[in-house]
Amino acid sequence: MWRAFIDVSSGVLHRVEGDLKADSQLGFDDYEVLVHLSEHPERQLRMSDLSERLVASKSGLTLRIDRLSKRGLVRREPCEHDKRSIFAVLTDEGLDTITRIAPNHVRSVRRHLLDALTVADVTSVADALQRATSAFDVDE
Amino acid sequence: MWRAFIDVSSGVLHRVEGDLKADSQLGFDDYEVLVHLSEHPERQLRMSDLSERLVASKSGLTLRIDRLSKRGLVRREPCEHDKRSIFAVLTDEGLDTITRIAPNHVRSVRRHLLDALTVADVTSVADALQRATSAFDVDE
DNA sequence: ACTATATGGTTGATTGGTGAACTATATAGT
DNA sequence: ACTATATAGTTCACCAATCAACCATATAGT
Repeated sequence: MWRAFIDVSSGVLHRVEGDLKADSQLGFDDYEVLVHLSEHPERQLRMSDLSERLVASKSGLTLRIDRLSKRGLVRREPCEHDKRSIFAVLTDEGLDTITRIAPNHVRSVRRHLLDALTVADVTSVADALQRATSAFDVDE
Repeated sequence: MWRAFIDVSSGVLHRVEGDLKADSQLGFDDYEVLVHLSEHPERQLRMSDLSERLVASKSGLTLRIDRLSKRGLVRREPCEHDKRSIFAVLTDEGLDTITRIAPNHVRSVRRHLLDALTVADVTSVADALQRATSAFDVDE
């Protein structure tokens, strides 16, 4: 089962990321940044909050935001209340991009993974994985 | 379900790789090389066969074998029948290493993933993933 | 108020991976 | 037999990630 898990996760992620890059020149992690920002009502998050959600190192996030802001999808904005903090803000162009590519991404996931499974598979796997994630918190 | 899948695979892989590195200074991909070699009766594989199994690029494998042979876990040997090919051979020390760390690795997987699941979970997930992998071949 | 410590973010050195040449050998077409 | 093409592996130039060192600001202890 572990072997299958490895194979599927590396295989599916590889394919899905390929589609994503072909469609938008964005890597998986870049995509995740946009998703998290777009999910937030203000379309902005402090760098450290963002890095926490993404489980990315601080320096990694700095680099990532650099790249994304160079492409105009995100911009930095200082924070009033805590002058150490900086907000990463999703630009209009960033929002356009994410709304354009998200449906393709969903299709891609469906095509590469979900189509191979039955409905029962999906629910049972989802269930099991849910349990696994909640165990992380206990884990430490 | 996709979100849970991402979280689990990145979370579990990260933890397991951490344990592995703490125990043996080996990354996950290095470990995989040793596993594939040790599974082969002759304890050797041609570079290209190996890179195919690992879904790694040729240059990546060259580097990887360089590092592993520097540590004495693997060595290169020319191939008689096809002078272009080179075998990667698992050394005795490499075999010792893999036999030492494999059980720890199994324990690590159990601890970080399997313990959180019921027996039914494991079998159903394994089943589903099996179906997913076999779909890859069709997929192309 | 003043030093000590913690936190937010960037920078820089090092390491690892990738894809395009490149060399050498093998196979196919004529 | 001879050119053309394909394959095995390495090298190189480049990009991305990481970890420690580093400023700036904020919080706590006295």
